Amino acid sequence: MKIGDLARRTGLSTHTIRYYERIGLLPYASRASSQQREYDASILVWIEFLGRLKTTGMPIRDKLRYARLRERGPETEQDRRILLEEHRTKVRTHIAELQACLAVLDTKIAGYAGSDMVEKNDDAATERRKRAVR
Amino acid sequence: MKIGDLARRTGLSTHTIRYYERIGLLPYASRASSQQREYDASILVWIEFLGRLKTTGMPIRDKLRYARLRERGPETEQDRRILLEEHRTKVRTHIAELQACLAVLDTKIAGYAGSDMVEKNDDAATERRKRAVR
DNA sequence: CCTTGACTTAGAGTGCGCTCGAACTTGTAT
DNA sequence: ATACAAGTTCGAGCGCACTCTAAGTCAAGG
Repeated sequence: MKIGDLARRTGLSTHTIRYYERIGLLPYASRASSQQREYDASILVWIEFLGRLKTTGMPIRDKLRYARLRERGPETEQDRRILLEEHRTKVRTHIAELQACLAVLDTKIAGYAGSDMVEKNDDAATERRKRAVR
Repeated sequence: MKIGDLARRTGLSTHTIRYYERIGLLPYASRASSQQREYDASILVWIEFLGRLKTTGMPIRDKLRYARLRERGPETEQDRRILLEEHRTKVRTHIAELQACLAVLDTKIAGYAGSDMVEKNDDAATERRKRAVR
């Protein structure tokens, strides 16, 4: 598989793939036909996992730590596990925060929803809603 | 309340507060004692709400749109409601994504956890785990 | 009065994560 | 053979959201 195919399959741009290789997130790809990168399907799994880490907000510097451990082989598994466990904790915390904010958003929206008549200001609507909830 | 007090109460830096005013996220503060900004407690509610929007990943440009509507007064309430509803949808989607990633993370960690004996590579552990799940 | 610390402005700098451009080489279809 | 699509490297540039610096002004306690 060449870089363009990989780009199509992963949704990354070829620019990004080269950038990831440059910084060490992707292993140095073998240049099969002198110069051009040649990928085999196994890279897809890794890129997909990188995507998960990205979605969950892991900064590149941490993904890099993970990638380096991975390349050092199986004796780093426990370190990788710890790294992922720490990350999981952060993700859980973040989800909880988001859900709390979502509740606030719901309240705010509910406050606006009832006001087809003109209100003094948005706080008036919000305050009325709060009283209604009590 | 002066800018330093506000900074302490909100967790924002004075730099950030001035920056927010400059770009229009915060209303232009009255300079009470010629030059120095004077805030009253009502600003705290707005800053807290801005924090919620930030936590939930709303970009500044959208917060700005909301802020401008807010300043135009109560006749913009329905527009604000729509804006928040759209944002809420994005937040819900994002939470769902995070939860899906969390499940992947759990699987991966579980795969590592069982491997106190040496594995060939991390995929070996992951693959074994997948078989166990089936 | 004087010090000290908080305030002011305008504008430059930072860190992150890409993203793009230029100039060139390689691979493939006709 | 020729065209042209897709690849290469290197380095510069970008958008976001701050963050900091410089050079100065102001205010409250001793």
